[in-house]
Amino acid sequence: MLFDYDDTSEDSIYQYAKKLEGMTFQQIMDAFNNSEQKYYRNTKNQSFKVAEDTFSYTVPDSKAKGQLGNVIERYYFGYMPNGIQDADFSKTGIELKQTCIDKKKNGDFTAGERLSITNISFSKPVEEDFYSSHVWDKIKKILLIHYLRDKTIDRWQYQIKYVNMFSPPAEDLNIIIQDYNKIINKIKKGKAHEISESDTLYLGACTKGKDAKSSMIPQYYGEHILARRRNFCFKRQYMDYVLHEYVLKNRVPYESIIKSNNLNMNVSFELQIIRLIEKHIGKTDKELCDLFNRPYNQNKAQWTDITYRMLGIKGNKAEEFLKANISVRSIRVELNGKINENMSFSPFKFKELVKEEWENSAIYNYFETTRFLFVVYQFDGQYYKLQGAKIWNMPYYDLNVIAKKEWIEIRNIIRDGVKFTHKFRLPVNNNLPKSKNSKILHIRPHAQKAAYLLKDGFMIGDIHKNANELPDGQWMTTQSFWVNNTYIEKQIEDLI
DNA sequence: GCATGATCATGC
DNA sequence: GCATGATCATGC
Repeated sequence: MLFDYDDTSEDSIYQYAKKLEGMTFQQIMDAFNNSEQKYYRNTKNQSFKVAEDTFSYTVPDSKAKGQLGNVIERYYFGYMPNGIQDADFSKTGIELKQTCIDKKKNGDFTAGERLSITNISFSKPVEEDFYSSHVWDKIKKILLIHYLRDKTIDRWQYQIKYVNMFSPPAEDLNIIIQDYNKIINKIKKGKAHEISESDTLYLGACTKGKDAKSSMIPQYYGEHILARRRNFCFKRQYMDYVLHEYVLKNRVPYESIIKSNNLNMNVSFELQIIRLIEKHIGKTDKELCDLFNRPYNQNKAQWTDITYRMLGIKGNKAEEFLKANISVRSIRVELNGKINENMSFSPFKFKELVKEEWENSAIYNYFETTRFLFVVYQFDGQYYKLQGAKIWNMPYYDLNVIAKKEWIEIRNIIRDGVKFTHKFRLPVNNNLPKSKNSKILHIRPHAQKAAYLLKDGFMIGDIHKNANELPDGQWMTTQSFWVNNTYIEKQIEDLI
């Protein structure tokens, strides 16, 4: 029967919620419409409460974002969602959170979005004690509902796949608390405007509101500079881990750096990682290969392999790096202090890029949410010698001002038509911004082979494999964003 | 077979 | 010598 649960009993709530598995949002609405229950069940009161005067049921607009968010609370649990920062099921402390699963091309499930937890107030003093914070209230006991998102079908047909009780395990909570402290410390310094989601590991401070212009608020601390509104969230990579570990329970167990080394969680996770690497400063790549019984063959995986060995990991995947979305990058500095290579990122499709605005772009999202472990080696005339390591994320100004400007320029050229010159053989030149004209970003080919199909009839390579179509119908070798070696040099100059 | 990270090679 | 365009290599 609809709304039939005991809101003082955790088990009753869970058992009732569990029946959602397999239902679509449409079916939830249908069940409500076909039932006699036309009032909310307000969890603040003891019993069913008739609230006809405030009750106004309308079919939510299927296109409006976020509308699915209230359906389960209102029409399955029967309570009026409120804006009060209180647990949804206040008598048990349970917080209802729903989130989506996407299906990857290979059929695997992946967490579709970060999980928004609660808003961050910049306009009043911070709560210093994590266990007294709204964040803890909202995450200590989550009724976690996963539905399958499929952008090709109507949202009302999305199906609820899994219902679980979730609380962050102790080992994650240590890192979550460190993240919390990092965020509130930035706020206390009056630096809320410089917060980035990539500042932290599992608990992030994600932006809120449709763009920066419409969602700026003044800060209580410091110079009261306007800052972008933000929410606490579990970062998408962490939600991906939660999905596979606790919901699907099918995760291949990856090695853990902490467990491999019995680390002390009173020291920040980042510092512990760096210390493990710093133990080996001064050793050459050859010495490190010998130390870890790895053949010294200088192939492309060698320096990454060495990094994982220093962290006590046998393979090339570490649990914490997956959960925290840390990308390991080895950087080789030459005798003259320069880095020869630029750093590559994921290829993109031209027609998708031109549809994006900066704030919803793949590249902004990537740098806003990804941290890097830079491991730096310098050539000594014979070998590359370990210089040090640092955890890095792109600073606020670099990302939101410089990279933004450079990205927009690239997008506009692609949108308005790339101009090519060539000699009826490779290479094909184009009028896109070059690395020497940019501070941070440029794009360049990233494919197995060059492939073009141009208006003038020039054609080379397998365009369906190695190229993709431009808005004007020409095809160009698939490109990636690259970060300039000169920019990377500046980020690591303290290590050389 | 592709995603990801890394490096090569030619022309100016 | 360097910038740009092109390509390689590993792991999943």
